[in-house]
Amino acid sequence: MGRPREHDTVTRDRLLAAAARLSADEGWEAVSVRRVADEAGTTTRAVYSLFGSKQGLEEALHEAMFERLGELMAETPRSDDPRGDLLAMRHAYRRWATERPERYAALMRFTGPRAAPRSPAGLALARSATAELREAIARCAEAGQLAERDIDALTVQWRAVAHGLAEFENHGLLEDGDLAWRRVLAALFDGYAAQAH
Amino acid sequence: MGRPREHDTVTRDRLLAAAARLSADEGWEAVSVRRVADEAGTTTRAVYSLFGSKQGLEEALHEAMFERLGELMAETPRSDDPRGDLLAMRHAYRRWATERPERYAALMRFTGPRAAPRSPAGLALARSATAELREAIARCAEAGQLAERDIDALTVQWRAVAHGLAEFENHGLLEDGDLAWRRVLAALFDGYAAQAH
DNA sequence: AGGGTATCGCAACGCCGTTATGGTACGGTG
DNA sequence: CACCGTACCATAACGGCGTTGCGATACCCT
Repeated sequence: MGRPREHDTVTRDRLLAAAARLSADEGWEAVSVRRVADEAGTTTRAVYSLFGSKQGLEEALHEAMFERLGELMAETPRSDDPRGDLLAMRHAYRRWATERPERYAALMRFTGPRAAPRSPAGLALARSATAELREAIARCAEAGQLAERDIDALTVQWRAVAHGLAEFENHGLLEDGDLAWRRVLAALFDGYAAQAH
Repeated sequence: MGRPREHDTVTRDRLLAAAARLSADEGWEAVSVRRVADEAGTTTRAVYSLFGSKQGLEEALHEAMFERLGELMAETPRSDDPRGDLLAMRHAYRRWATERPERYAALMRFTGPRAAPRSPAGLALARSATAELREAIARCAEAGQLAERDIDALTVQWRAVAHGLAEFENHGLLEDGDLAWRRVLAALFDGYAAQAH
């Protein structure tokens, strides 16, 4: 039946690597299909054969980002102290957002009403990455340490707060990043706990 | 000594209005110098005479945004309850961020290490807009309702949290926006207050 | 061994931001 | 009032962008 798609992924990987490096070094606005193709030693046509469009290439980069978040989330230890676990998760999110600031900022532009429809694989990755966070929050709630009953709402709120901290840190607005993350998330948790009884 | 710069601002205003409308209706990526000039009934050269570049035009839009934030902040009432005042300020920030989502998101891209140097006027506007927030936090601290002594750090943290909520709401990730803003900022404040003694 | 398809080089299209050139309209000065 | 210097902006062009039609090639599957 002809040549299968997964003959070899060397060109695909080189295009991805070139795009990631250009994006990290000079920002996404410096990433053009021509430059990516040149750096990968091929032509623009390869991008359109392999990814469909420049946006397709960017989505592939985003999927790699979500995989990385899953890795970092899985690395955080799980103890019998749900409050400590929830607070510890900030390290995973913070590291994820700050180790590739350019890519992190680009992720948000793809989410929302005017955004392009995300691929099913990307959606599944994003969902599974937040599953562990949701579980940690649920364990806190079961331990009676949270006033709020809506676990999904709490998960989204945690993510929103972390996102704000991440963007501020990436933009150099946080004087002491580690301290700000600790203080804000601890205060948020303590505030929810204070309403519990 | 010849024709002064402020002869009339009609072309300038029309360009600004066209750019704002295009950005709101179809997103900033749909805003091209040609389209803006066409909609304003002039040519691209006018943009470069009046604003220097497309980025200059965007900065003018940002200055209008900061003016609007100042307006909204000034509208929030000031009572003798510092906690209530601080919580009430969320309405100003929330309205500001959500009434022009496209422009709000663009603002962040201009702030940061790789961003273009902002105009002095824009900087002053941004600074004065946060002054009232800082003052409200200082009054809370004076009333002994906050554990933290570093008012500037608290101001930045408040802004970071508000920013995260704003972006999540603009991207349709908050099921009940009003509730999330209230819950998160109240919990944050309560958490800080709980550490006070 | 051969057919069929995924891959990708080449050249082109229409759009973009930007600018060199020049014409025009207007406020200030004599 | 004449006129001059300057701000404003119309025209046309340049290089770069994302994208695509066409053709050649390399490779898996039967």
